[in-house]
Amino acid sequence: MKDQLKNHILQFANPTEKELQSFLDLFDLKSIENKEYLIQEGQYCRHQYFILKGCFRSFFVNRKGIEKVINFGIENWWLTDFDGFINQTPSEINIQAAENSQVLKISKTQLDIILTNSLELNRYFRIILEKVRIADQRRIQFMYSLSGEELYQVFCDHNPKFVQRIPQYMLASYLGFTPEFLSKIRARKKL
Amino acid sequence: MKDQLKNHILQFANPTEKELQSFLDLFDLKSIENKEYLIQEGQYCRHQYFILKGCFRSFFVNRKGIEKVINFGIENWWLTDFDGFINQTPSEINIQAAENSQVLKISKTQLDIILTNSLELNRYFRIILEKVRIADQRRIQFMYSLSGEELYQVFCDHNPKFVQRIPQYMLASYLGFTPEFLSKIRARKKL
DNA sequence: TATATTTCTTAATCTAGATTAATTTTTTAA
DNA sequence: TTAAAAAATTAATCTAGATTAAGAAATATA
Repeated sequence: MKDQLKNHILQFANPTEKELQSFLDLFDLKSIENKEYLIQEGQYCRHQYFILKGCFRSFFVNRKGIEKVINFGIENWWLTDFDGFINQTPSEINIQAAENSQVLKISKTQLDIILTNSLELNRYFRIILEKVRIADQRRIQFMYSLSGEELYQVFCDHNPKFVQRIPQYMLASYLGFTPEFLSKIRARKKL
Repeated sequence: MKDQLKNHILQFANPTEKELQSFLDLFDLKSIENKEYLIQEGQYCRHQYFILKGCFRSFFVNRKGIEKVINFGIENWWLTDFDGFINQTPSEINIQAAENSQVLKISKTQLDIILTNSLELNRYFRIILEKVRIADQRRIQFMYSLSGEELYQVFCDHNPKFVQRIPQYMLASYLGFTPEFLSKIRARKKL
């Protein structure tokens, strides 16, 4: 099952077979049940995860005690609390499985070692981060220019299959509004 | 003046002196007057810029014809339309000087060549992107959990000097609301 | 120094989406 | 197969912030 990660890497970089293999050897497989946590608020996050199968949401709890979904992660995405992972500070967010899932995990210590030695793996992660940056930027742009109804429409258009996989209240939270309002939108659409 | 970029790189990576020098040689100095454009919507963006001095805003024009500020850039930040630059598609945004400014510019072609050869420069850009990612993530988190008034307060607390440098209507736009509403907030604060 | 342009403020009115609360539907688990 | 828990809906009411429209300050330019 490490082939899935291998293929992902080879899409963006060209490590030698040996380099790649010793990288893959650093990963452990981990299975996570729906609703289990990969990372919890307050903990130190010492690993980065590559999703093989399943779906996750990252969220924080605001002052009113309401869970706000920051992001979703699905197959072939990297997952971690970046802030906590990079700066080794206690996590401010939670990452929870939204389905029964499987991930490959690597420790920060091991990743750091590999990244001092491998050009191609630095390239790989640089390119991944460029893509993440573009996605974040687009999202901010959407948030600032579309109404709730339009955000929902655009999300459904771009992720038709994914919409089926998650409960609506999570999607509402991710889009920045309440589940009640999402219901209202959907009721409007039906007419 | 390339020392400023050199020092920035050395904060995060350890290229050899020779490697670093040949990288720095690829940059041209460019001076930009307040209100001039570095990148305009519809153009192809073939360069990445490092800000030596000054201040920029990136923005797009929404359907109602209103300019929405996506980001600011100041000294020691990298600037480009990432989406257009990476994917070589026409830019959807504008980047405009908000002060008389100076940047170092490098072409995508040259940057790509260097990045196929240098481990340490891949590391440098990877680390920069990690920081950008953390900042974007925090921003999304703030946008979803704070009121307009709180967003303004937090921004002023974290960037007291910068607030002085830009017109209020740009800050209002960046924070996601109208200049009229920012005035209202400021009036409230005074009491 | 005067004039034009850009930026900021104030105030009245309006609306997208929040809040509250009750009800229904779906899913889970015993 | 049924009770309990979780998720979704509906509807009434409320509010943060938008919109519109003037006017006042500040800045730039002649």
